[in-house]
Amino acid sequence: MKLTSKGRYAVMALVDLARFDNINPVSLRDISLRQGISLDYLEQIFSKLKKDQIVKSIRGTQGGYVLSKKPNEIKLTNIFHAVDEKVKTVQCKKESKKGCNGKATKCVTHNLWDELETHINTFFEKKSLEDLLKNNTEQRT
Amino acid sequence: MKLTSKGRYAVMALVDLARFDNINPVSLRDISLRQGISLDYLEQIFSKLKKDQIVKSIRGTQGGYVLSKKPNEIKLTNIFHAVDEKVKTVQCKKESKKGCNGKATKCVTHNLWDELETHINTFFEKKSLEDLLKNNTEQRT
DNA sequence: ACTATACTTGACCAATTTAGTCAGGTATGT
DNA sequence: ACATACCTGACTAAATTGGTCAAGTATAGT
Ligand code: FES
Ligand code: FES
Repeated sequence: MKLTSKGRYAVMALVDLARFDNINPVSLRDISLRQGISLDYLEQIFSKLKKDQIVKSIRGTQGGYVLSKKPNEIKLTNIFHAVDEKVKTVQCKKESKKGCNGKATKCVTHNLWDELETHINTFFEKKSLEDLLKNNTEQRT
Repeated sequence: MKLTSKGRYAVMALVDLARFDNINPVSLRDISLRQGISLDYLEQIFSKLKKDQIVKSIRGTQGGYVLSKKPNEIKLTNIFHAVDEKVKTVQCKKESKKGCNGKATKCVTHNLWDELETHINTFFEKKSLEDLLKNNTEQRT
């Protein structure tokens, strides 16, 4: 049960972006240097974030990325969804009536994992990028 | 962010065990058949559960496994700990003061992941095997 | 027009982890 | 003795992860 780098980096990068995009677009190169994430990898991540309209890109010299919404409108759910960091606790297909063992009924633990999934998702739905920014400036005092 | 089979199977198997161990020890073979889990794999799992004293083994003909505590005393945390299904959301070593990027300070998302970890663990600490049993008999009505 | 910057796309790969299998044991009730 | 069932460790195929590499395209500034 762990997070992948993709999800982790996506959030990191967006926090960085949120802090600096007021003045100018932020280049991936800058984020790469500040956060210590491979540039090539960041490109993959941002292409996904762009597809889900979490960021906008500005090409050319002095170009870069900008948030397309306000920090309080970007929830962790949105970010994770964009980069395919999905929470999958059940083994079976939820829609199907079959269980994970191939039997006709759901297995004895199915409900448990489903509850867990909800529990985790609740967390992600509550947290916004803004929360993280606050948290971070607080630390700096 | 997903669960491994080890954790999943461990819980499955223990629910099965809890339901049937009142009368006789339950053999892994039976669990294997009822839950559709490979016998060899179950053996690996139970050796770990035994090491953490969640189950007791009884050898010989008509032998098998029995819970060593009452279902309400066995929390999911205990099970997961036994089979090394650990929740790891932060990247860095928690004790260290260094961040995940190797820098001197914790990264901007560290606190977030730490909160998440707590959030998930709370769930596991609350749920006991007994809760699962109830849940399952309710479904059968 | 040229050039540097920075986004864009897709293929590729090495390392790790997972989810098991296989092949032998050893203990014990009947 | 012998069948049952626990016990142990080595091994492996497949999937996933966490990237790298290569070859673009668009745009701002000179
Ligand atoms: S997890 Fe859904 S049936 Fe087992
Ligand atoms: S996760 Fe702990 S420092 Fe980044």
